[in-house]
Amino acid sequence: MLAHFKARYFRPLPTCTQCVIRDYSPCRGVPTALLNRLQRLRNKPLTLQPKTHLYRQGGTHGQFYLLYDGWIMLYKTLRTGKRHILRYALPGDVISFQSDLHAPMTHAAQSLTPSLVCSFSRRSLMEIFESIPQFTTQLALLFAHYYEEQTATFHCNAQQSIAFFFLKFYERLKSQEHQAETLFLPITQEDIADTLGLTPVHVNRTLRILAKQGILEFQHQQLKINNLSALYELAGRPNKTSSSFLCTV
Amino acid sequence: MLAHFKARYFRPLPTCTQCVIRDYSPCRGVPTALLNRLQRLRNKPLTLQPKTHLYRQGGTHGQFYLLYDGWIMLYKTLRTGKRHILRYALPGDVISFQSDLHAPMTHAAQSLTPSLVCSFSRRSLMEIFESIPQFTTQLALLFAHYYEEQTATFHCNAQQSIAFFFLKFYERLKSQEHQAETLFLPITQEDIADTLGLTPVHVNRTLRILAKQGILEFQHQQLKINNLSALYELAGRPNKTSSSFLCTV
DNA sequence: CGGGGTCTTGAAGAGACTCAAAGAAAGTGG
DNA sequence: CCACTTTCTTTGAGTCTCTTCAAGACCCCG
Repeated sequence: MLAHFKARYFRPLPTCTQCVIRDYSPCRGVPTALLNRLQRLRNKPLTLQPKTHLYRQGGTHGQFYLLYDGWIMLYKTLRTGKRHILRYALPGDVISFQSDLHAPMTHAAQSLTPSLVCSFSRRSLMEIFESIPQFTTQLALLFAHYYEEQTATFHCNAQQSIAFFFLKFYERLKSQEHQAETLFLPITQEDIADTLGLTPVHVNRTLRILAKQGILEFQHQQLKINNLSALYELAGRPNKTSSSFLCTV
Repeated sequence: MLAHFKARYFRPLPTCTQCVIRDYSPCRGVPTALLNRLQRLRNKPLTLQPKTHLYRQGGTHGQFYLLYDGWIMLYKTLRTGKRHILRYALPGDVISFQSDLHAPMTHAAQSLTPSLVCSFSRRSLMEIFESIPQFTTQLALLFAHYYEEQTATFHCNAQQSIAFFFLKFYERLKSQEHQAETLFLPITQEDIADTLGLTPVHVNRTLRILAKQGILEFQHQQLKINNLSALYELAGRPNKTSSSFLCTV
């Protein structure tokens, strides 16, 4: 299965147009000439088996990653032992950037599928920051977006949170899988619970309600949306079809 | 009262050392020569009376602000009519930066005290992004910090959330008010509720419990911390005295 | 065929919410 | 300076969402 990924081993970095989920990539809007410079700074790409840690919480490694292919989950283990899933990285996403670059990692990164990542040394990252302002600007916009998104399920109940959760994946993946009858999400109900701060039991009950209401079904890692406008309504988002949300400067 | 602020009218922009709450400022780590360039790009500073809107949700103005003096609250009105307070800007903070610079403002900004802000046009902001990479890098780190902070009260109960809420102010203000018997916070219990997603009634009950436990008292906009280590414990943070959390690149 | 991970369902309990009302503090105008 | 209004705080009683604990069903994989 990894052969598929190894075939891409020597390909260039994903550019704005190559990268499937490009709305979330700091490479968005960076001119090709500068992307080529970015490419020269990268280390040897890494292939990851599913359920493999790219790095662990508390570790110090000073690497910076761009996800080329696959799904990678970023999560944090709380002092109570509970797991908080921060976000799911898809191709084009940036991984391991945190507010204190010199501190130990505040979270861990684990692959959900076979994955391919490019790493950069800290020195390379500094050089990128200095010499590719478009990249840095997009990174700031990207984290502003993560911040805004994190506040979106404020004061929502379980149904609304779960609706919002699935809708995000729908919007990130719909451009890719064209006749999107069903979407593949390599996650479990427990993952959903740990992302939204609910219990697996309550996620399960809520999913059953959503299915009975004819809004969506999520079984065997397949998401099937049966009533998109009801889903938008529940998530409290305008059902507009504009594709991008991060601005190009 | 505004005379005090008008006296500062023609002073230079706050630099890293001048600015009281410098950990949160994107000016942190920016060389003086570049700060001077920043200063030449700013528009005429604005003074704000308390409870005045700097901008409103849905407005389009294309300005970018640095807070020079005072308290400014950033909040968002949800479709249910409820208010969600995103954060409290203190001197040095950046205001109005959002993930889509061309879209209408996703939130509003309102002063809590008399305030002084410097504004920049969008064109100036673009020039800053291009020419002062240290500023852009700090901005990215800053929003990474906001993002991390937003996830900090994940799966916490009201006591823990409120403990964390006050602790943040304590850490931001302690360097300023030296013999910090009490800290001045120009907010109400309802503001706390709208920040944490609780009801004012429940915030009140929780504050009473915290007071009875001898941890803290918050009355007449005065915060008095009676047991700091218990507060750290409750908030789930290590009680280390290291002063800064944003790294200098 | 057996076992671990995942999903499903029930019953009881805790934390936070709603509604309601009164008391305290702060601001306003005569 | 006092009466009045407004805002903020406090307290009680009942309700609801979500959690906890527990047990069984399903399903994939070795």
